[in-house]
Amino acid sequence: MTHGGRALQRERTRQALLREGRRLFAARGYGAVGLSEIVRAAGVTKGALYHHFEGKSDLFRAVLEQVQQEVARAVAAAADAQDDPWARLVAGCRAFLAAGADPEIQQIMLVDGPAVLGWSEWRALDEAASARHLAEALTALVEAGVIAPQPVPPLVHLLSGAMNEAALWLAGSAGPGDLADTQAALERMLEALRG
Amino acid sequence: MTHGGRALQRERTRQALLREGRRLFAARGYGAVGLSEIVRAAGVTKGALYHHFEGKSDLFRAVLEQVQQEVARAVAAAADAQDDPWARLVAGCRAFLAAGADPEIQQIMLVDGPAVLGWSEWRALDEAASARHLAEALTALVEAGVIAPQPVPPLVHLLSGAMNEAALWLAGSAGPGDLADTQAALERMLEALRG
DNA sequence: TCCTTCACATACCGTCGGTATGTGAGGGTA
DNA sequence: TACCCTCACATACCGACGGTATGTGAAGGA
Repeated sequence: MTHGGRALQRERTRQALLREGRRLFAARGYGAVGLSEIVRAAGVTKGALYHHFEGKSDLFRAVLEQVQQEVARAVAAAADAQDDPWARLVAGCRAFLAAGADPEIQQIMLVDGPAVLGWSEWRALDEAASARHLAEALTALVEAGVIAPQPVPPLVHLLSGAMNEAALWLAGSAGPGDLADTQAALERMLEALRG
Repeated sequence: MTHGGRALQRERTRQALLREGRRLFAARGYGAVGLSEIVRAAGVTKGALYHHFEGKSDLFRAVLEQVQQEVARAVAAAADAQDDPWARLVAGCRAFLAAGADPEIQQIMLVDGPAVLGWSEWRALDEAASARHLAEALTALVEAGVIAPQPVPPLVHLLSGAMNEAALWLAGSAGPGDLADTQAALERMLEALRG
C-alpha cells in the first residue's frame, strides 16, 4: 500500500468491513448476506475479514455494539438535556422511539440481534448500552419518591419491550399520527407509575 | 408401507416433520439445525420434507403457526373464563405471560420468528393469532367506557411488546418473585388506561 | 390386471462459512 | 542500505448445507 503505516491501514480495513457489513446487514438481513458480498463491498478478501474478526457472527456482533452505542448516546443526550428526573425519563423514552424509527437500527438491533447472538448475549449488550440508563432513571425516580416504591427490573423490561415493539411497528405501518399517539399512550403508562 | 391409506400416511409424515422440526428448532435455534437432522429424527428423507414444504423456512413457518395458535388458544381460554371485560383483559395478559414462560415457545415465537420470516410476516401471523384478541379486548373496553377513548393500535403494540420482552426476561433470569412483580407492574400500567 | 398417481427415496449440485497456507510490503536493526 | 522478521492481508481449498432433479414402488381406481 502506498500511504500510511500498518496501524492506519489496519484501522481503515476494519472500518470498511464494519461499514459495509452494517450497510448490508441492515438492508437485507444477516442471513441473506454472504461474506463474499461483504468483503467485495469493502474492497478486501475473506482473509482480511478473518484477520479482524472471528467469523460472520463476530462481525455482526461488532456492528451491533456500534449500533447499540449510537442509540444509547442519543438517548443519554436527550435525557441529559433535562434537569427534572421525570423529564429525563420521558425525554429518554422519546429519543429511543425516534432512534428506533431508523430501519437500519431495527433490522440489526431488534430483528437479527437476538436470533444471531442468542437472547442472553443480546440482553447483555442491551443492558450495557441502553437498558442500564433506563434502569438508572427509574431507580432515581423511585428513590426520589416520584414513582411508587417497587422492584425496578420488571419495569425496565416491560418498558423497553414496549418501546422496542412500538418502534418496530411505527417504522413498518406508520400512519401519520401514530407516533404521537404512541408517545401519548406510553407517557400515560409512565404516569401510572407515579404515587 | 404396511398400514393405512396414502392420506393417513401422508398426514403421519407431515406431523412427524412438524414435531421433530419444532423440537429441534426450539432446542437449538433455527440456524443451528440442519435439514438432514430434522429428516433423520422424523425417520424420513429430504425428499419427504420438500414434498410437504417449500423449504426449511416454510417448515419453520408451519411450526410457528402451530405455536402461535396454541398460545392464542390458551390466552383466549383464560379470557373467556371471565365475564367482566376488564377481568378478561387481565386474565388474558396473565395467560400470555404464563405461556411465554416456555422456552420452546420463546425461541420459536420471539427469537427466531422475526429473523427467519421477516418482521412484517411475523407481525401478520401474530396479528392473526394473538394480537387480534388483545385488540378486540381493548376496543371493547374503550367502547364500554372503561378505559379512556384513545387509538387502540398503539396500545396493542406497546402492551404486546411489553409482554413479549417480559416473558423472555422471566424465563431467562427468573428470580422467584419476578413473575409476580412483573404481573403487578403490568396491571398497574393497565390501570393507567382507565378513566 | 393394468396403469396412473402419489408419496416419498436417491443422487446430485452450487454456494456458503470457515480454514490452511502463501506473500509482499512495512519497518526496526546493524 | 542491506537484512530480515513481522504482520496484514490474499489465495486456495474444504466440508456441509439448502435446494433440485430424477428414480421407484406401493396404493387404488378402471
